[in-house]
This record gives sequence, structure tokens and C-alpha cells, in this order.
Amino acid sequence: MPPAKKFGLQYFCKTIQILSKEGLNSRLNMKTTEGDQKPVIGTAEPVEGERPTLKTIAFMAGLGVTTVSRALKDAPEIGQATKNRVQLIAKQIGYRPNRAGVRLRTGKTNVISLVLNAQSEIMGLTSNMVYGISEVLSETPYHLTVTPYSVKNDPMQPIRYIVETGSADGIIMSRTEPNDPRVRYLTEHGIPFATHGRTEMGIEHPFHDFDNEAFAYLSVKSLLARGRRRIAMLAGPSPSVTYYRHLHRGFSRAVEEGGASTVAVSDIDVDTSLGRIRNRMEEIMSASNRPDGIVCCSGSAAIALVAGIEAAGLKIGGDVDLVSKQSTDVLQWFRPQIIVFNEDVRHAGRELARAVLRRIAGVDARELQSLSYPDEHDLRS
Amino acid sequence: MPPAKKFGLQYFCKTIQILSKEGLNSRLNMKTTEGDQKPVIGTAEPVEGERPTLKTIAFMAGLGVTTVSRALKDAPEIGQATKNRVQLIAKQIGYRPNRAGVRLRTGKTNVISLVLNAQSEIMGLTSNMVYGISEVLSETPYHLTVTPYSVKNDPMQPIRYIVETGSADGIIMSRTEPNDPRVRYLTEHGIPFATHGRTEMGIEHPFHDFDNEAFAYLSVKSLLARGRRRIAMLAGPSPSVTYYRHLHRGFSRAVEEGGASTVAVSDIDVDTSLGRIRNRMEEIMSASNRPDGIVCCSGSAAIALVAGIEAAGLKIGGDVDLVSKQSTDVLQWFRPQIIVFNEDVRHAGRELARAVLRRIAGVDARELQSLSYPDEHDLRS
DNA sequence: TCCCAAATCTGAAACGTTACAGGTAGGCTA
DNA sequence: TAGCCTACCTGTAACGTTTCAGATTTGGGA
Repeated sequence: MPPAKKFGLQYFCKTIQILSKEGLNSRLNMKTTEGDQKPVIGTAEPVEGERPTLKTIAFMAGLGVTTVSRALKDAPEIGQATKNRVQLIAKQIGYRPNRAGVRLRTGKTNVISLVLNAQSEIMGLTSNMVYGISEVLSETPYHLTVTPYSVKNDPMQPIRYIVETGSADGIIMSRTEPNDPRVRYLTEHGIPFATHGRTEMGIEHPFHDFDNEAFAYLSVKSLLARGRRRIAMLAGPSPSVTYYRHLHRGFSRAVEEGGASTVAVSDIDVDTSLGRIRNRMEEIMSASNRPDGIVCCSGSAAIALVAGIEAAGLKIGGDVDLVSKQSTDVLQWFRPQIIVFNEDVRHAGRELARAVLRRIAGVDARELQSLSYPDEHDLRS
Repeated sequence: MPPAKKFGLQYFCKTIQILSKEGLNSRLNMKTTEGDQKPVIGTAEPVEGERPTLKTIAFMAGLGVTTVSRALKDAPEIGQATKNRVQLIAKQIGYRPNRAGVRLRTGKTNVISLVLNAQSEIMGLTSNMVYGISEVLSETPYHLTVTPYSVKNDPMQPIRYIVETGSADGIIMSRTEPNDPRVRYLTEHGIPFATHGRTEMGIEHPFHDFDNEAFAYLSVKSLLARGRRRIAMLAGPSPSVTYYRHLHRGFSRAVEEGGASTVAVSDIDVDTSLGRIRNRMEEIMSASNRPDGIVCCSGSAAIALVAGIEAAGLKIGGDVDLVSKQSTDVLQWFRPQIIVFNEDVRHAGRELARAVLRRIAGVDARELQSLSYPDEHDLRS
């Protein structure tokens, strides 16, 4: 008979005592050492190839499955000694709850879903977001699943899918619109979520946002400080996305305050292909009323902008200044040097993950709203 | 009594007939229209707030749950008429199998896990990989979960977790090593996987790889064609990663063939911070034995390289030429123009996803190995 | 007319977990 | 001593699915 290796004699005895009740062994349907009827008990190694379940622990501890389940989650009706013992066994045999079992019984998935637009990739945004979220989730039982959708498709589609199939406990999504149907839908259905970006629909929900108004304002200010008077902006996607408005608000305010004028940049935005941005920029910079200061809200677009500007025979820093937002540090090393403000998307990911988790835990949405501010790195000053 | 809206009289009658057996209604535990005993049947709308299950369909069709389950997966022992009927009902009420139920019963998770190194982000790699994979999975019942690990941690850790908890049906991972313990472990455990990158351990497994040897070879060739004689390379991560060797093989071969010489680039690689790359590059380019041609295998590193080169007072295209791999199209617009070869990571993601799925389906590993070739975009020629 | 096989269909059990509704033992009060 | 309360533990049922081992029906051959 194998000795009760690490659990001490008491557990062994208790188990034997339980075993003496007739039929228990077969009722528990446990593996036995071949030939005789003595089951493998008391050993602390993960003995069987199969994954341990509550039943395994219950068998080893000589307890009921229910008791084990409760002991593992520190329920008040279980004695402290029992809890300690159960938790020790669980740890030693490497017990991990079966997620399918939990999910089937409770409906809890332990999944957070990141819903992403697969078309509009702003340099480094997706990856940093993913890593930021993972960083937080890795210390929890939650897993991250990614649910992308094409910009041509209905953004509601993945959301509906998740809700209808109950495939996540919480959702993180970006590119919010002022009146965002996803926010309305999820709120109505009581599904916890957090958005990267704000809305303007009177619904309080968790969000994290970069202060694009401040970014645009500061960007224009720094252009004005360099004596630029004719300011243009390559803005966030379509006007339907909320931060487009923030950008324009900050932009207009700074331009007005500085008594400068604006030059419209039509036909292109940060979702446009870099080739088109370059070409259109060349046109714009070749016109007589060309801007002498440009604000850009995407790092990769900025590189294309520069290409267009130079194609028009103009010089950054001389004929025109450029300020850009960046979400990696690549632009820091880009020549000609441009003025950059950093958006820490990884941090945003962390904030969003924390927000959904706390929302799931029942925290009021208003406590889960945060803003982060542009961080200027002007390498030229 | 509600009419059998869309299913025709026969189903209605059949249902009624079934219902007439006493107790069936309560046995099925179905909701009934309040007051009387007539259950809601035959209606094709998703009537109840609750999600339909097999039981719902069974009830509506007047069949057993088992039959419905089988009918939905086209089992041979079910009559064609029944199949059609069941599938129609399922479609109309929007039935979707409960993943937890399936997973608990069969052990199949319908999840593919992408295991990622969260530190070494090569510009655009992660996001494009994610999108490529999703593109393929979106047409299947599979979901994508992302499991990142820090480069400081044991790369085996996430793999072990997935295997031990059975949390995915297949795994996609990158940064393979010639003798990769993950590949060995997964092969031994019979878990389907596909790697981005090859191994050299005599184990046949599905992979997709970019031909880095060809990339390095062609890069050096194009430098030689420009009259460059002293060639250097900023190589892939540590020598422990397989593609490092491929790069060097292609590099050495081309250098030898051209009778050129090499300049070692020590202390930095594509995993190093861009700031260090820039500074180190400035040192290297200030030395007397500086290279006049450089190969770089990461787009973001290339930008830092250029910064270092220019800091040393040298001119790209004049004093030195630079070739870089890129996995987005950003470098296309970068000035000074450098020679670029494209690696289509999104395509790699698609290939990898298809490979795991086919591996799960039992296809031989040797049929699931593919290579993609560098695609030159030299804007200067 | 009867019987057998093929064609369809069926309920029960099981996967691992948690919720529910108890059960038992021991100590305290009356 | 009985009765009751508390502390601790228990078995059963259920979540939705698939598998197993039949059950029923149908049709054809003898």
C-alpha cells in the first residue's frame, strides 16, 4: 500500500475509513492499482495521466465533491482545517477547474473579447492594445479572445454574436461613435464592456480615451510657436468616429486663439492607404494656398505625409512643420525629425482590461472612465 | 391554437400527436403560453428570451434530442426529410450549439491559440498575424485566443498551460528555435500546432516560413549590384532563433559569391531598443572599417539604423546603401528611400491558420509546410 | 401470413461544475 | 434530559451536448 506521502497519516486514515464503506470505490469510479482493490491515494504527485477534477480531490481527501468545490473558493461554511487540507491537495496535484464545466453550470466564460476593426490598422495600435490587455488578464483566470470584423461589415455583427452565444463575460472595443449602437445594445443587455474612446449619448459606460482634443490643441500651439500660420490636419477616420470631433475641437480652438488660418485636407484620412495619402499630400502641398503647418494623428500616415511633402519639393522644418501622434517610438528616429506626441496604447489596453474586470465585479461605470494625456517628445527643441 | 406558421401542417400534426402523450409537456419542461396548456410550437420566430438548445428544436420538431443532434451534423442514420426539417427549424430559430456543452462532452474547444512573445514586436507583425488568422477562422466555428508571454519567462510555460488545461484544439507560435522544446512537447502530446518558422530537429510539423535565406541573399546581391563591398547585417534576434541562421546562410553565400567582405554588427539585433540601435549604429558608422552596405531585417529597426547612419554624418545612397525587410508598407514612403523586401505576414497568418485546421483534421504534417518568398520593391530603380 | 433486417429513431448516462435542500454531530439552553 | 442552534458536511440535480445501447417502424422475402 503506498504511503500517504505528503499529506500525513491522518488523511490516509480518513481515506481508508471512507473506503471501508462498501461500494464507494466503484461509485467514485477511481482508478485502482492493478490487481488489488487498493486505490492510489495519498500520493501527492499527479499520478494519473488524466486531469484531476473535483472528484479526484474529494477522493483523496475523503470528502464530498460539494465540500471540495466550496473549500476551494473559501466558502464560509467550510472549516478552516478542511479548507487548508483541500487547498493543499489541489495545489500539489495541480488541480485546475475545468472551464467548460464552470461555464456550462454558471454561464461564466472567463473570457474577455477584444473586438477589432481589421482594416484600419494604426501603426502599433492593435499589438500594443493586445499586449496591454494580456498583461492585466494574465494575473486573472480570464482569457483574451480576439474578434475582428471588416470595416465593410456591420460593426454590430460581432457584438451580437458574442451576446447571443454568451461567448464572453466582457467586451473591449474601439472606434466609438458619438451615438454608438454597440454601446446602446450592450448596455440594454447588461453586458459589461469598456470602450477605447468616448460616446455622446448620455449613457455612462467604462472607457479609456486619449485626449485627442488636447493633442490637437497642443499640436497646433507648437506649430504656432514656430511661426506657422496656415494649419492643416490629417484627421481621424470618418466624422462618425468620436475622436474625429475631439481632434477638430482642439484644432479649431488653438487656431482661433492663435489667429491663424486653416487649410482643409479633403479626400484623405488616417484610414486611407499610405499611397493615396502621399499623392494627395503632394497635390495639396503644390497648391498655392498650401499649409505651412500640419497635424497628423497617425504615425504611419505621417511618414506618407512627409513623402508627399518632399515630392512637392518642400522641406520639413523649413517650408512646413509637421506634428504627429505616435503609438510606438518609431517616429522618434524618423528623419526629417518631426514633432511627436506619444499615445501609450499599451497603457490604454491595461486600463481597458482593468475597467471591464471591475465592471464585471459590479463597480459603477462612472468610476471606470479615464483619460490619458499627450506626452510630448520634441526632439528638435 | 397557434398555426404551424412555416413548417406546414404535417409538423404541426406530428407535434400535437406527440403532445397528446401525457406528461410530455412537463417532461420537456418547456414554456407554455400562459394559462392554457398549449405550448408555443411551430412558430419560426425566436420566441423566448432564452437561447434555443437542442431540446428546443426537439420539442418543436416533435423529436428526441439525440435525433436532433445527429440530424444537425448530417449523420447517416437520420432520414433526409428529418434532417431537412430539423436544419430548417435550427436555422429559423437561430440555434447555435452551446460551446461549453460540446466542450464538456467531447473535449473539443473550438479554439486556436496564438502564442506570442510580447516583448519583441517587429513592426506590424503581431497585428497582421492576428488579422490573417482571424480571416481564416471567421469562416469556421473556431475562435482565436491570444496567449502572450514575456521574453524573460519560459516560452514553455504558456504551451504547458494550454496542454494541461486542454484550452485549445490547436496552437500557432512563432520564433522557433532549431531545437525547439515546444515543438517536441507538443508533438509528444499529440497536440496540433503550426509554427511561424522552421526547426531542425527531424520532427515533421506544419510550418509557414518566410525565406529569410533568400531575403538575405537577395539583399546582399542588390547591395553588390550597387557596388557595395563591405557588407553588414542587423540580424534576427539571438542565434537561438532559427531564422537567424537562415539569414546568415544567405548573407554569407552572397558575400562569398560576390567576393565582398563583411563587417560585424555586434551588441544589437532586431530585439534591441531602437535607441540603442541608433546609438550603436552611429558608433559603427564612425569607425574606420565601417560598412558601405547594410541589410536589416525589421522595418522599425531600419528607421533607427538610418538615424544612426545620418548621425555619423553619412548619407544613405551615397556613402552607404540599406536594404530592409518590412511587414507593412510604411517603409515604402520612408525617406531617404531604402531598398525593401516585403514579408506578407497577413498571408503567413492565413497559411498558419489553414495549416493548424488541416492538421486538426488529420492531414499529414508534411503537406502543411510552406515557404513564402521575398517580394522586392526597390523604389529607386 | 410471418419474420428478419434495415432504416430511423429513442432514453439514459456522462463530461465537471455549482446550487439547492437537506443531514449529522456536538454543544448549549431550558 | 430534551430540544435547539450552530458548524460543517452531504447527495442530487442541473447546465447542453454526444455516445451508447437499444427500441420501434417499415418493407421485403419466404
